[in-house]
Amino acid sequence: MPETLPTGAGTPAMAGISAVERDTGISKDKLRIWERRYGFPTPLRDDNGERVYPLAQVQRLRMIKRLMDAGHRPGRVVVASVQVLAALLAAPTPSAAAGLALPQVDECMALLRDHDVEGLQRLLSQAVLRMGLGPCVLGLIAPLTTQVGEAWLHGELAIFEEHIFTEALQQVLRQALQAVPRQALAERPKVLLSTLPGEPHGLGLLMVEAMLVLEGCQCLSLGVQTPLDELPRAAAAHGADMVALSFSGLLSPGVVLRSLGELRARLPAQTELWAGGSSPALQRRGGIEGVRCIAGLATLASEVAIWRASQAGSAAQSGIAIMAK
Amino acid sequence: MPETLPTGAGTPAMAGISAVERDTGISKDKLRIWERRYGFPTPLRDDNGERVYPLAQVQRLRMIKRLMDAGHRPGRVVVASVQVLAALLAAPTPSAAAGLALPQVDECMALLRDHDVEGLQRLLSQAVLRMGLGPCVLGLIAPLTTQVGEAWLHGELAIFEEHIFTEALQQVLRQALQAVPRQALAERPKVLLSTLPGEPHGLGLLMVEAMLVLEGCQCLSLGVQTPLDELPRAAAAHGADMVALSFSGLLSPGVVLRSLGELRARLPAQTELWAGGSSPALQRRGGIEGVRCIAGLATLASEVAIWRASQAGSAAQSGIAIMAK
DNA sequence: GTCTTATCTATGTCTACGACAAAAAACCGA
DNA sequence: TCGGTTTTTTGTCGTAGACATAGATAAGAC
Repeated sequence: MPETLPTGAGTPAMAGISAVERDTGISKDKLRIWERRYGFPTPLRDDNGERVYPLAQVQRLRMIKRLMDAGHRPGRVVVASVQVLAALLAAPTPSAAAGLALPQVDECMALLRDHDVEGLQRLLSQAVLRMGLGPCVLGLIAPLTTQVGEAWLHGELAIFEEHIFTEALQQVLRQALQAVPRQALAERPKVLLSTLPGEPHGLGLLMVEAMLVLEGCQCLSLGVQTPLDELPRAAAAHGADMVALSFSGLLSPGVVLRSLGELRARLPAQTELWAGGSSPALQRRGGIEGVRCIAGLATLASEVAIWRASQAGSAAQSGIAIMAK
Repeated sequence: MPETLPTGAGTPAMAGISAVERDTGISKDKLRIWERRYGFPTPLRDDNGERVYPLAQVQRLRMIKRLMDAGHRPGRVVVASVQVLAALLAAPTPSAAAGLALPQVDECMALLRDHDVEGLQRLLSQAVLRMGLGPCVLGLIAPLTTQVGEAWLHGELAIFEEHIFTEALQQVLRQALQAVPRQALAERPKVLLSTLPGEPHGLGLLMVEAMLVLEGCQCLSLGVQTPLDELPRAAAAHGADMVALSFSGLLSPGVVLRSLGELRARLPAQTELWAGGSSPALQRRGGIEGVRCIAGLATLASEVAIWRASQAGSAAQSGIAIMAK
């Protein structure tokens, strides 16, 4: 199974199906079935009859993947020519906050494009101090993250540049989080933060943690990709009042819904389950049974207030335990 | 494709092949071929003829996976009974630094087991300040990380506890890194840090960054899982003198070797390629063509010194450019 | 006109098992 | 004890059909 076939001239011009799966994020099964159904890709075969993809096709597959992540359907984009794909990618995204963004957002984008990591980090740190953590997350950091994602979609930003952005922002946010004064007796709710397996984006988690800590919540982040059945155990071990999960849209809506349902079933009834992020699965009308879908970072504060009110209420109702104390 | 079949009593007692792949990390292909070759697992079938795994088998598969990660071969462990598996898992790992570890290592392990996150973080922070960052990484943090890995292997630590450890340590290390005074004109070498796709462990990266920053190097971390072909571009964009990669042993040796070879071919000759970590692939005698394999964190300082000496030498040889300045 | 429900097509994943290459173990001569 | 060769083990890739679900379109009700 030759992963890649060096052509002698340095960079390989071909890639095996495994390498293509790794580089494009399209599963082997899909690559094969597309070939059968849509007539693309059209890999060559090596001596063993195994698929060998020319580099040009891999690049085209990467474009297809990006468009599919943006909501396009395979039947249309897989058969489309490179020109059409490029045109679709260049088409502007219906950005929610197109004109309303702070000027700092563009400044940060410029610094990122210029590979000025220190400048970027400095600007972000200063913004946190000047605006305050909460407003900075809502007004600068969240929109900036969105814009970086879009820039990547349009091919204006390389993956490594996105990685650098993630690192820089992570550093700034963690530092800010550390600096938030915590009362020795932190308030309720105690929140367990994580993402599900297959969801590698952790920036949302940090932003949520920032907003919650500002509300006086106790946060415990498990980082990304915690197995489903670990969450109830972790919640029990730490006496968490709620489990909060972040979704980026990378996970398919079906998986998201099923996972949330299963998790809800395994979690004790009094433990809340919150879900947030840009995944379309969360915007289902009617919501999800037993899961609180958070519309955006800005609503977190009021959601926490609602929870606290409900707790006060239920404590009054079943007040015997409290009163006995 | 029912992911899981709720039995009505809360937690599902069965899981589809997809769920098993997600929960155990064993690919669908392997699950099917093991069934054929070794007679295990023996899933039931649902109405559509699809495999449905009892929970007990999933747990047994998890044990098998852990043993395989620890170096056991499938032919032996897949056919072994649960009792044998448990015995193998309980068997002590030939730990390198069995008796030599600092007492703080055990303290940290105890705090982790007690779910005392704040205490763990406090102890680690204090250790950094008291011992100094370098000695603390070498003497406490690295051995502790190893021990956490082993504890997980033996089933003494849940995955979520390992996640909590990772988060706590990351916080401490990032804070310490931020605090290291950086000269306005940072010295060479400029180092690009990352891991390859499929390698999600980032703690090693942070430890390496700590050691390098203490030596006065400029470090730029891309975080984990940077695609192979992004690294040369990132190195060029930031004028990196070397690319340093961390390997945990999760990636198979073959993939590691091939990837390093390919990366070496794509990188300019004057850009060094360093590889470190616990992957067996790096301990190949004779080393890897054009790749500097770092034996351990402790040797990083001298490796940097060697590089600097070699740079001074080659600068003297082709000294015209320097002299002209 | 807008919302809901049903139908239909598009899409991904599952099934099976043979073939073979790469990795690891075993063997053997130095 | 080491280095090389042979044998066994093990994972991945190949084929193609079946089918369940997701999304889109069409028909109906308010």
